[in-house]
Amino acid sequence: MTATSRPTSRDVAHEAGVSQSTVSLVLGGKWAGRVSPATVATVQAAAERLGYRPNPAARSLRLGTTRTVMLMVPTLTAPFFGSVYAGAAREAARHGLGVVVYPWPDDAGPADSPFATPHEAIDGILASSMPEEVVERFHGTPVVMLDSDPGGRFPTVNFGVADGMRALVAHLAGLGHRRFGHVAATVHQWTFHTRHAALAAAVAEAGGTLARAAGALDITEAKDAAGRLLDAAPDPAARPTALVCDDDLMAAGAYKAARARGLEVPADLSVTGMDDVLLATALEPELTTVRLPAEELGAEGMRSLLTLLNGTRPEPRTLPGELVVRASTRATGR
Amino acid sequence: MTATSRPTSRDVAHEAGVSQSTVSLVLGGKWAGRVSPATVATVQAAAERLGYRPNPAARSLRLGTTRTVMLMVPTLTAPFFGSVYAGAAREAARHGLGVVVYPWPDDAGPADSPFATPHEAIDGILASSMPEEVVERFHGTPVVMLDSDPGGRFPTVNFGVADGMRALVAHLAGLGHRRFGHVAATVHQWTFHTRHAALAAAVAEAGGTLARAAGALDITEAKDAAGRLLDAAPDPAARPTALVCDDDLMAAGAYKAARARGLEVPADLSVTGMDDVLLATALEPELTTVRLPAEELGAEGMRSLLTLLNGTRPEPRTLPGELVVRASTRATGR
DNA sequence: TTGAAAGCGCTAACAG
DNA sequence: CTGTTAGCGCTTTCAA
Repeated sequence: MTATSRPTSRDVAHEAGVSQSTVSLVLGGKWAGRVSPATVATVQAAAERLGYRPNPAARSLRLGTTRTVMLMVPTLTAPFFGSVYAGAAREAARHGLGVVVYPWPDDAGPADSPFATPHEAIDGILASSMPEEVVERFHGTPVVMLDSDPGGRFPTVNFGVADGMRALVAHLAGLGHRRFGHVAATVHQWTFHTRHAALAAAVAEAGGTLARAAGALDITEAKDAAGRLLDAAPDPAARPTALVCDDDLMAAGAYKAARARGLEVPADLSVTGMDDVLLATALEPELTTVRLPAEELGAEGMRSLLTLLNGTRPEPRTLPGELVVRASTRATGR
Repeated sequence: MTATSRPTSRDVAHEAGVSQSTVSLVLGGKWAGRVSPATVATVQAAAERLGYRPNPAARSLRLGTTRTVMLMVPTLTAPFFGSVYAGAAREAARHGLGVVVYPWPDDAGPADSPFATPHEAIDGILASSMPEEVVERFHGTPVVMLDSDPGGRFPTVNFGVADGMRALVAHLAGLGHRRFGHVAATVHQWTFHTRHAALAAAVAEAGGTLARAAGALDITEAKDAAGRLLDAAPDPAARPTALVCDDDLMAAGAYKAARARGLEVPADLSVTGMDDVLLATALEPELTTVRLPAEELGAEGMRSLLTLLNGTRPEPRTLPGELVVRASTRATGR
């Protein structure tokens, strides 16, 4: 071996005085009944001494497998997807797999198609909150979709967002609210379509009314949308008493709209979010919301992908959300 | 080729009626003056028809290079690091490199020993906000440290956090503040040590006093720390009039401590953060802080790493922060 | 119980 | 201008 480059299994073999294939057997843990314990010890010592690390490229070339899966997310700038990663990576590590994150399309700049750069060689894909088309270009690679339409061609793991919306409305209705406003996100993702439909249904069932205003998933647009809802009724007595926001970030915008009009949350207006990210407890008052277990989504998705990699298509799974009542909701005045 | 597996360059060669090495030359873009244009066209058509993609494992085995660099971050659950990734990935893509993210140690669970997971083969490492020791295990791999002590053995790219602190204190002093409180993070990272030292120096220079309370980097602990600062003085007239927080998240805790005591921000108390993450504009009042360009840190770090990969050690770089005055600071009463 | 050898798909030196 | 060939480091038969 040269002094500069990484030691190979051949170097270890030479150091231990055995053949290279014996080294491979030993370090691969496949020596039971094929190599004497004494030799095993010698080889392990030699590997240790040299600081040997198998070359993953060679291994994957030989095996045709990379023991790496790709997690596709819309962006890494939302902490939610960091949690999804954490769950997926933890579960993957338990099975000796690595996870590479691939934000698409936002983060890496304009149009770097998956094919433009020599992207990772991977055994499977976990795609969170992505349109199905994006993933269809990876022909033949096993895919599990997270937070996506369960009616698609790939196995899915989802949150029970519809139940979450129902729980929110039930909570609010129990507090006496009947006039609801929906601060909606104009984002074409399954989860938002589902939230919208479930909210409408739940409000109808509770005998309430629902006004809707929509904007992009950011604070300013949410503030504007909430403002429109608050200003719509000429008579304050016809104004919504509760604003159901599509996620926690939009709820922050709703807070701002309320304060700008001299309305106090929750005394004059109840506000709810969904997701339960860090922001929910940073706001004041702390936000009533539905906790969506992001880490668990990643972990459960990884389990499904492992099942798929083993050759059986996993059942669709739904992870329940949990209503978290904090300080942004209160009974209506009278 | 079998019907199921990916086509190889040999399949393309067969399809095009040329040798495999010609395919390699053409698809590698190295054919100028060595292969006839007609043959090139034939080969490209065949590759297209077959949907050929070179096998990265084989390529990297042959080349001894992976065209992939690793970004190490403490966690992906803080949106800051998502932005660092975005900047790094964008810059890397311009040079045909990929970036894999490696959160350590938080996210992926317990102690994955170097032998436990076959982690990525990589050409270089970008380590953000990490202790140097963590990175030293990757002997011989080129490293650039981000947001780290510039006195270490590796090249660095940093924020001008000291200047940032000075700008904050100058702004506050200009508003008449003299009694400062420091809501400090008990995190052993270069950036926080630097913030602490710069703040102390700036306050001294402004002729002010500085009380300090510390806690972990979360809202609850920040609230407690800020509360201690606010409660320390028996006489309210001796209380700090401005709370300088180590980052935006801690500022959110300071808001809570203030409100819990009936103090209004900024009328009764000015509060500042640092980083300028999304939270800064979600809070009310919006937070005066220092914008630290996270994406630019990632991009500049990648440029430095590319320089290092080309064989020359890059100069240390410092990216200036920018004071962003919003609504959480105001002149003292009188 | 161990070693020899083949070959994964690719690049590049060299021959023709 | 194009083809032949060696070999990157590894796993896995097969033979000894």
